[in-house]
Amino acid sequence: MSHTLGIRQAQKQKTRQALLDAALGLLEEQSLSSLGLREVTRAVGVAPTAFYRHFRSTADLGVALVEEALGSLHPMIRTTVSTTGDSEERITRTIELIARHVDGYPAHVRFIARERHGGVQPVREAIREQLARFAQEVKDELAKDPVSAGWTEDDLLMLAHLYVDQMLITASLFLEALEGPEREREERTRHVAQVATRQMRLIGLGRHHWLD
Amino acid sequence: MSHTLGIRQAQKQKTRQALLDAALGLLEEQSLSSLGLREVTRAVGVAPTAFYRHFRSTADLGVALVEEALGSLHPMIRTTVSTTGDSEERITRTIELIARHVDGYPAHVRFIARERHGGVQPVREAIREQLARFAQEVKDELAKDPVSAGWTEDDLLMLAHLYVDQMLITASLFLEALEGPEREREERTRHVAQVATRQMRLIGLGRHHWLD
DNA sequence: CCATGCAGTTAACAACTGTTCTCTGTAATT
DNA sequence: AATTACAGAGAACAGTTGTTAACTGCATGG
Repeated sequence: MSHTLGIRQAQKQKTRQALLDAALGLLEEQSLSSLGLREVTRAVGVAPTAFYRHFRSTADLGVALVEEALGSLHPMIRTTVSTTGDSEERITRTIELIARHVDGYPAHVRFIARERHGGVQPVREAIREQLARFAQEVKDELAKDPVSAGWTEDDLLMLAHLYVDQMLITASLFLEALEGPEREREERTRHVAQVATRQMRLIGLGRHHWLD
Repeated sequence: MSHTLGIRQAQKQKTRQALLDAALGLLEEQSLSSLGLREVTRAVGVAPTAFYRHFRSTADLGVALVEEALGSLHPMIRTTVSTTGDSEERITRTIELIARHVDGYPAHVRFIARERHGGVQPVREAIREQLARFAQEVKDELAKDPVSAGWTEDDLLMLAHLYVDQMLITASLFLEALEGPEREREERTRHVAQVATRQMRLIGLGRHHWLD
C-alpha cells in the first residue's frame, strides 16, 4: 500500500521535518507570533527562501505543528478512557499516561498550551478543532459506560469538555514541574499527580451523583 | 491621606497609562513576545526612547499589565465566593459575574489567558502568583462554609484550584463568544453560561459527597 | 529667583525582518 | 538520452527593530 517515495520527495520531507523541529525548539522561549522564518531557516542551516517551498508563513507552520502535536493522540485518548476497571484505577492510569506523555514530548505540550490562546488566529482555530474532537471522542466513550444511563447528550458533552480541559491543565502543570530545578522535580511531579488525581476523583463523584 | 501629585508626576502617569492602554490594544492580535516597544510608542504618539522612562522592556510592561488586570480583582472574588444563599444561586451569580467582567474588560481577560502560558517568563510568573493568591483566597472562603467541616487543608486548596481554573476557562469561552460574529453572540454566550453552570454544579456535587 | 532634575525629543547605529527575482543542480519524466 | 520540474541558493530590496547619546524645555525644590 505505502508507496516508497523517491529520493526527491524524501529529501523534501526531511527538510520540512527539520523546519518543524527547529521551530518547536525555538518556541520554547517565545510565542509563535514572534517566530521569524529567517530564525527557523538559520537554525536548520538552509536558505531563508527555502522556507516558502514548505510553508506559506510561520502561521502555516504553526498549523502543521498542531497536527503533529495532537493528530496522533486520538487513539491514545480513546483507549485510555475506555479501558475497563474501577474508576479509581482508571484515574491513576490516565494521570500516569499524561505524565509520561509530557515527559516524552514536552515541547509539543508547551506549544499547545501556549498557542491555544496565542496570538495567531489560524493556530488557535486548529487547536480548538482538535480539542473539540477529543471532547467528542471522550463523550462517545463515556456514553458506553453504564454510569451514563439516563444522561443527556448535552450533559455527556459538558462532562467530556470538563475532562479534556482538566487533562490539559494537568499536562501544563507537569510541564512546569519538569522545567523547574532538578532537585524539586520529583517532588513537584508527585505533588501535581496527587492533586490532579483528587480533582479527577471529585469530578467522578459529581458524575456518580449527577442524576440524584 | 492621598497626596495630590504635582503636574509633572501626573503627566508621567498619564503617559504611562497611555502606553499600557496602547499595548493592551495591540495585544489583541499578537502575543507579548512579539510586541515591539516602537510599536507601542508609535500608537501613543510619543518618541521610542520615552518608553524607557517607564519600563525597562516590554516584558516589564507585561508584568505591569498583569497587576492592572488581576490586582484589583481580589476583593471581587472574595465577596462573590463568600456570599450566602444556596449553592445553585451562588453558581448563577458567579457565572454572571464572570460574564459581566469579560464584557467590561475583554482585553484584560484576553491578555491573561494568552500570557498565562505565553513566551515571556516573568509575565508567566506574575500571573502564576496572582492565580495562586486567588486560590488561597477561595480556599479561605470555602473553609468558612459548614460543608467544609472535616476537610483537609490540602483538599480545600485542590478544590479552590479547580474552581479558579474553571473560572478562567469559562472567562476565555465567554471571550470567544464575544469575538465571534454578532448574530451568534447572544446564543453562544447563553450556551457558554449554561455549560459552565452545569460543570460548576457537577463539581459542587462532588464536593458534597467528598467525605462519603 | 535661580539651579537642578527629569520626561520626552531628535538623530543615528548596526542588526534584523519578510519578500522578490534570478539562478543552479539534479531527480524524475518522456 | 533529452527535457522538464522543482528544492534550494544567492543577492538585493525597503522597512523594521532595540539601544545609545546628546539635546531641550519646564516643573520643582532650595
